[in-house]
Amino acid sequence: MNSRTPANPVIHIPRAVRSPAFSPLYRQIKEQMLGALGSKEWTPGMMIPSETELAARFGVSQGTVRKAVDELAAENLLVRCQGKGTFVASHCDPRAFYRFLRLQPDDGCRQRTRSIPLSCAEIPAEAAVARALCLEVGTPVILLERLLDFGAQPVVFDQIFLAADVFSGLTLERLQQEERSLYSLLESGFGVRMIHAEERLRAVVEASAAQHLGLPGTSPLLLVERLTFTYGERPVEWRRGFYDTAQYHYRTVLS
Amino acid sequence: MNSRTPANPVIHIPRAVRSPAFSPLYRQIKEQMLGALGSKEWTPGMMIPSETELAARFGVSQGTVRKAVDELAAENLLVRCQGKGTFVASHCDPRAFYRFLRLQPDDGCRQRTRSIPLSCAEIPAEAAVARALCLEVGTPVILLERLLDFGAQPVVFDQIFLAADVFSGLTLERLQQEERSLYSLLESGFGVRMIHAEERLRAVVEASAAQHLGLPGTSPLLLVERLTFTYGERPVEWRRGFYDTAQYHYRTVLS
DNA sequence: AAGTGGTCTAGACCACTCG
DNA sequence: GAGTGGTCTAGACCACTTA
Repeated sequence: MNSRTPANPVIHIPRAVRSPAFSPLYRQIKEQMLGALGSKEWTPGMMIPSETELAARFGVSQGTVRKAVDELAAENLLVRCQGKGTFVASHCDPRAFYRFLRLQPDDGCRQRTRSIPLSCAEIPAEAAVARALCLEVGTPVILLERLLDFGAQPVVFDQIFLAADVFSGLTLERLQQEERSLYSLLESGFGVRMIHAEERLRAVVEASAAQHLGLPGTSPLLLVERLTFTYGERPVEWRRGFYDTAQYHYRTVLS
Repeated sequence: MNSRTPANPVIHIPRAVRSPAFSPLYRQIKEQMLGALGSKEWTPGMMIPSETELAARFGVSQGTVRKAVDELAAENLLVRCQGKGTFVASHCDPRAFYRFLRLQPDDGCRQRTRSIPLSCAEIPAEAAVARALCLEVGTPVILLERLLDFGAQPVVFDQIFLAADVFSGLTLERLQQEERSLYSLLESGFGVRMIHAEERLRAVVEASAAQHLGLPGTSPLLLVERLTFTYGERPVEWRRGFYDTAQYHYRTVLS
């Protein structure tokens, strides 16, 4: 710690101050790297500096940088490629198009997911949406409605709410032209990357949603409410999805 | 690598053999530790040898043992306690009683979960159960039915299927006496520890299940099918749970 | 051949727990 | 004070990718 001349000095908080606000060096490095991601110094898809360079930049050993990268990679914010480098994860990567979609056919794996946008309009936020997105009731939000299918019948009806100030300029036309996924469009078109989300699931009967899926109004549907965050734990999307689970199921792993 | 005299010799597969069957040293150590867990050399709740001892036992450096323990701790198989030691995770730990239960009240956190066993009987395995548990159709299985509540109305109706040869001797009386959780009873009473599970969710209407929950037969219910594994990826439990999601939701995190 | 991440080692020092 | 896990370093060597 004595012979360093780092560009961004790092302070290893000494013992006396350790409880309760202490974080080890590698976690401080991680925070600095999160800063570089959040401030768009490092953008999706780009290769970040090598571990050796980062070690020099932060004035720590390569092992310490490695531990920070380990955690960021475990959180799917970075992707390592042996021999090539470490890259900022991107929804524009084909393997990540529907990374957050947990719906699977009862037998086999999901193939070619397709999104069919139905409408896109700016409306005032209702109470539930405003609360989720930390906005005042009535603040403009964009409501996007769409269907998802996996080759045959539509299986999901989504109502997606986005803060209008962040995504102003989103139109049905742009959505229809997008051949990748919604999140890749939001990332490449608006510079907002979705990094994680929370979902709440329930079983409901909702005639209007069932109608969009071509089902009788009394059909039970899986209602999936999702709150999605970008860097800095900032909520930027809230959605309600109605899933037809007659031939598909929502899959999770517990450990 | 040359001056080791390990009790359990470890082979670092050399370059030529590396593709595709290669695993680094720390992963081989992890496998050995999984062996110690699966063979019950290390039992739930017990403290395992210190990192220094393990390093000596396996003939590797402490850092390599550390990486193996890191992964096992990340998978919730081991629990580290600074200053005390590393322990085998246990469902008998109060914090783990309902570790696999993802149901939460719409506002706030779940309090005092209670299990009400209804019946426990040995029956021949039907096709779906047999397939899940890798048994022949007709093999004896134990069917346990129960309700869960969280202070008021019952919210979950569970049908739990267990391979009878593994859990023979499980009775309604033992279940009623158990004050912790089903998995803690199965662990302490039968030496089988559940380590992870997969769940499949759908929305259904099921009059008989609704009746157990005191709901109209047409109420939509969240159907949760769970396949649970013990060491060695061996499936030992399959269950169907019907959740009343009027005031509760199933919560997941996506990243 | 050069550069990247992946593995492994050896040793130092720290913080926490317990007797 | 002794023993444990937690952090950090420095250096070696390997495997993979690209040019």
